[in-house]
Amino acid sequence: MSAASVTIGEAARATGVSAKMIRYYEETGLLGPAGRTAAGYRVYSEGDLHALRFVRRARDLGFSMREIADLLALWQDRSRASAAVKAVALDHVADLRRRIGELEAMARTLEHLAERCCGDERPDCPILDDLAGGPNTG
Amino acid sequence: MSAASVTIGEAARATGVSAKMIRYYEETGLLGPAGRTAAGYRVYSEGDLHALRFVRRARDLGFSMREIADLLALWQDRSRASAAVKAVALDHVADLRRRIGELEAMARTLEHLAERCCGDERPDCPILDDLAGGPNTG
DNA sequence: CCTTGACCTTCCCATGATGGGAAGCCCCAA
DNA sequence: TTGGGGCTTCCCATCATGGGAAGGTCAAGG
Repeated sequence: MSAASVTIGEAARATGVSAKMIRYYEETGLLGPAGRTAAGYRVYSEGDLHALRFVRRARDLGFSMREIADLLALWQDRSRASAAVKAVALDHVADLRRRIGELEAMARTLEHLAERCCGDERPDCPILDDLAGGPNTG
Repeated sequence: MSAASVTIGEAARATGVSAKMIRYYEETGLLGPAGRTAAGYRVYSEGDLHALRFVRRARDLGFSMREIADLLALWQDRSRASAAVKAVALDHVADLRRRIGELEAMARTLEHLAERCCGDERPDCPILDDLAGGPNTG
């Protein structure tokens, strides 16, 4: 029913992907070239919007464009093995967990240092001491 | 004693900051201009190396260059209030915690989806279903 | 003295995903 | 016909980092 062709602005509003990014995805080959009106305006079908929402959701989950390209290919391949999809997802989870670990270590270190910093008008500061001397100082 | 002037390559090895980044820090004003030999080679004193190690440590803790500029200024200001340093540190911790939360949410969502994906040779895949239909599907 | 190789200099380009903005064309409604 | 808003392409910026080219410099060894 609603297979109307919409312009890039309407597609952006309908999918939450900015017009800028829609053009970028096309330019980099993540998405195929959009249809065009006689005047050169891009047009998007309901199927195109579906793909855009797919990309949007994957971005929200932190997948890189490279990974999204893989996921899109799997999505469009009716005979894919779910194992392939799961592998991409779990690789990404491992990456997320690694990054979380790194940020956690930073946060904990800083929290420890901040705890020991009285935080008043005096200049003495274990935080600066650590930065100046590295973790092995003292 | 060891106040020898070293070249940028030696400074890089001594501090763990690449020569590229040392030049970049100078170019952007994070660090003052390095001394130069008659031939135009940059030279670094023991004090310069100390500042480079400070920057390196701060980068390891995830501070942005903007924040590091603030921290360097505080470090060099003998009359700073430790409260100012603590504020910068705690702002950064809050930022780290926010990012950790975002990554955690992504990881948990994907883990839930992956759990429900049998991950065999069959094409049915709740992960793709979620991406295609969004979190409200089903 | 000259060569060789390691090092230094500056300059340009790329990353990944995104936004800003300018110049110019197009379309619809009044 | 005019005005305003939307579309096009093109260029630039972000943030921190690396790669590489073209050319100058320095120290060691023949």
